[in-house]
Formats: sequence, structure tokens, C-alpha cells
Amino acid sequence: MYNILICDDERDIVSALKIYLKDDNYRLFEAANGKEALEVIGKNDIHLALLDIMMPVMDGIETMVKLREQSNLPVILLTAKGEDADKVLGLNLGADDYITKPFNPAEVQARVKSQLRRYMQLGSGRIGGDTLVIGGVELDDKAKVVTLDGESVSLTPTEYEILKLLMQNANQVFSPKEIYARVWKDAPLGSENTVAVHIRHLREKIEIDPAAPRYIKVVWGQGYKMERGK
Amino acid sequence: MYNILICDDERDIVSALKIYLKDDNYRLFEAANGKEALEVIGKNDIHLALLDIMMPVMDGIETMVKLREQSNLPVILLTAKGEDADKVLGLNLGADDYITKPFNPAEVQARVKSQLRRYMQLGSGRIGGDTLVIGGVELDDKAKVVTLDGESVSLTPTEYEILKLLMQNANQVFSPKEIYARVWKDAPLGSENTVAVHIRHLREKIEIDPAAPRYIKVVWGQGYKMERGK
DNA sequence: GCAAATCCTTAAGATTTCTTTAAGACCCGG
DNA sequence: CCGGGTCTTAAAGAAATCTTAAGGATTTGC
Repeated sequence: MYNILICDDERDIVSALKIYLKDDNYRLFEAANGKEALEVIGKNDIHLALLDIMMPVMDGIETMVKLREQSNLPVILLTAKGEDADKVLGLNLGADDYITKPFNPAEVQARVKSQLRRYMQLGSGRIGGDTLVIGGVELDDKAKVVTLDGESVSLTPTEYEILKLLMQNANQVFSPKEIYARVWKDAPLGSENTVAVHIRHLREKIEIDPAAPRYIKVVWGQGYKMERGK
Repeated sequence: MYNILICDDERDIVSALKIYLKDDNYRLFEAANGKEALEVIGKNDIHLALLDIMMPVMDGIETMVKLREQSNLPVILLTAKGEDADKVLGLNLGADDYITKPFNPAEVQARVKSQLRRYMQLGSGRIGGDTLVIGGVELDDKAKVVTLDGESVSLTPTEYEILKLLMQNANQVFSPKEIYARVWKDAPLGSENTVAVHIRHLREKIEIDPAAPRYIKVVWGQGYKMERGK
């Protein structure tokens, strides 16, 4: 359940956005100007804010600058056509995205969803130093989170370690013994079958068709590898 | 889907670029300095990098020079007006393009698209330390992958080992007995015919016409060799 | 601490892929 | 044109991987 703040002085805009964002997963908060917005954000655990640029008392840009002094939650600016100067200024001052009026409902939903996912799952959305990416598979080693085409995938610790090993050494082939040694940090006694079972489980989670894997490939007589590129 | 790295120490610049380059075909990575940039590039399959020239820890020029030691992926430098000297230096050291701040969104999109197209069309095949090449045949020992004129070829473990032996010792003739001894690590008992069968299979996979082999030649009464050069 | 849920391992049979064998055809040099 | 070396083909045999299920270990939540 995500908390979303909608901030605009025009009640009609607020109403429209509330309808567009009607979703069991969203709890919607309102504010009529920047000052109210900051109060709401201060009192509640807001996950994303939609701020109109043109507002009385305190405008969207000013609000966002104040907000950025203490938080980096996603801010989507609402702009009217032709306010390009404000838009660029806003982006340079830390906004994450913008939507131009009049709104396209699907676009609003998509951008909100996208920013939330970025913020929640990837820890403020940065695909940076600790994130491995191969095709549609993303592994964030800081957050210990794996996503497949944007959808979060839940892996067990062992599965996670195996996937990490393979992703850190993309295209390199590891024999089951080698995988066992490096993940369990122990000598592989007899049961390399264990590795096969975990590979199977991994494939069930990150492959569309485990029988025709896109990512975790087997090289006969050699071992497994995570394939990057074509 | 292309992976693009945005590297700038100013978060606002990064945010702005991220929005300009928002595209379903791009996956955007961030780094705050050259050191991080190299890490991200090392861990992921980045297709294009936008590097700010002025950065702490490691500047854009230095980063690019390091990068060029191992990759030729497109680099677009981000320069402030007036940094013309750096710009020229950067282009001479291997940058592919540059963009001057403040950015024009359309220009950013166009240059990125153009560089990506150029890079993708030219093919980016880089050959690392563990790759053997003879004619159109490439053997990557890390990935256990063999390609013929760019097309991947699937070999069995034994076939692979034989090919590796022959490629590692190009032009050198090995008798079937010797091949058996070195690949099987066992004394050749009776069945050197086995080697002939594997050679046949290899030829079917990497020769256009197995009856008139280009690569795996036979020397009568002596054995086989992988021929380099014409 | 205890119960429940989750996860890891083991095992065995099924399946796929690879290797070897064998027999005959073919090719080269003398 | 004859003999030994090489090639080809098919099919049986061997090996590796896959799959599934279930018991035991570990972790989690209360």
C-alpha cells in the first residue's frame, strides 16, 4: 500500500487525478498548496507526490526545493502546456518526472507506477554500483532484491547466491562443483545434484519457459552460465 | 533494449538527462564519478556512456581513457560552455561526441540515438584474453563458446577439447593417438577410430563442406592439424 | 521456546545428449 | 590395383542433466 499526495489548488484537477489513481494499492492524500503539502508529508509517510507548478501561497517548484532538503521521495510535477521553462527548472532542481496537462489517464497511472517502483524497490531508484543487470533480470545486491522485467521475484538465499555468482561472471561457465564450492564455501561432496535442483528452481522463477531458458544456459559436460548479449 | 550510463556528480543534471532519455528502449544507469562509472560498466553490459568532464574523484577524460583500454563503446562527453580545450582533448582521446550544457532535450536524444545506431551497426565484437581465433573460427574458453563467422556453434565437450587442442597449437600435426592421449588423458587403446568420428563431427559443424575442409586438415600417415593462414 | 512455514537436501527415475563401437566405403601412395 | 590409412554412417551404450517428490533442517513468527 503506497501513500500518494496530490497537490493542486484546482479542485477539479485533484478530483480527476483521484479517479485516475483509484487503486486498492494507493492511499490518496490531498493538499491545496505547497504549504499544506509539506505539512501532509511531514505527518504521513508519503511515498510519492504529484505537485502542480502553478499554485498560490507556495508554488510547486518552491515546495519541491524545500522537500528535497530532507527527502528524496519521487516528485512528479504537473505542468500546463507552454510552461517549459518551469519544467526544465523543476527537473534541474530535483523533480523525478513531469506530466503535462491535460492529463492522459493511462500516462498518469504509468508514470506514478514507474516512479513508485523505482523508489520502493531499488532504494530510491538508482541503478548504480551494486546492481547487476542482464536482459530483464536485475539484481540489487544492496537491497538483496531481484526483479524480472520490473516485477519483483522472491528468491531463497541459496538461489540468490547462485544467481549473483552467475551474474557477476556473465557468460562464464561454472561447473556444478564450482558453483557448490563458491556458494557453500565447502568442498562438493557427492551431491552436485543439489546444484541442479537449485538451478531448476531459479529457472522456474526467472525464466518464462524453464525448458527453454533465456538466461541460465547449460553447456553440456561443462556447467551452467548466465548468458548476456544475444 | 539498450543500457545507457549517465555519469555526473550533480544529481540535478542526472535527473534531467534521465527524463530526456526516458524511453522504453533505454535502461538508465547512474554514477556520480568516474570510479563508479567504471564499476557499473564492468558489471553490466553498457552500450553508451554520457560522461561529464568536470567531476570529483576521477574526471570524465581520465575515465574515458581507462575505459578505452578495454572497450570501444560510444562515449558522449558533457561539457560546460567554455570548456573547449577539454572538449578537443576528449575527442582526440577517443570520445565519440560531446554535448554542451545547458542541454537541449531534442539534441540529447538525437545524439544518443545516433551513436547507438553507429555502434550497433558496426558490431562491437571485442576479443578478450581467453579467446583463440583462426580464420572465421573463434573459441572463447571462458564462455566455452565457439563461433563460426559470427554464428554460434554448439560443440560437445569432447569436440570442444579437440578443437581447443588444435587451435592452441595451430599448424602443428597431431596423430589420432596423440589427440586421444591429450584429450582423454588416457592411453589410446585400440580405438583411434573414436578420434576420427569426433573429427568428422567437428568438420560437420565448422566446415562449409566437410569433404573439402578449410580448417581441419589431414596429413596422410601423420594426423590432423588446424591450419592458420591461407 | 514452540509451532509453523520455509528452505535445503537427497534420491531415483526419466530424459536428453554424448561417446563409442563396428562395419563397410573410400582414398592415397607405391 | 593392392594394402593400409582415413572417412562415413548408424546404432548401441554411457554419461550428464532434468524432474519430481518427500524427508529433514533451518528459520520465522508468536
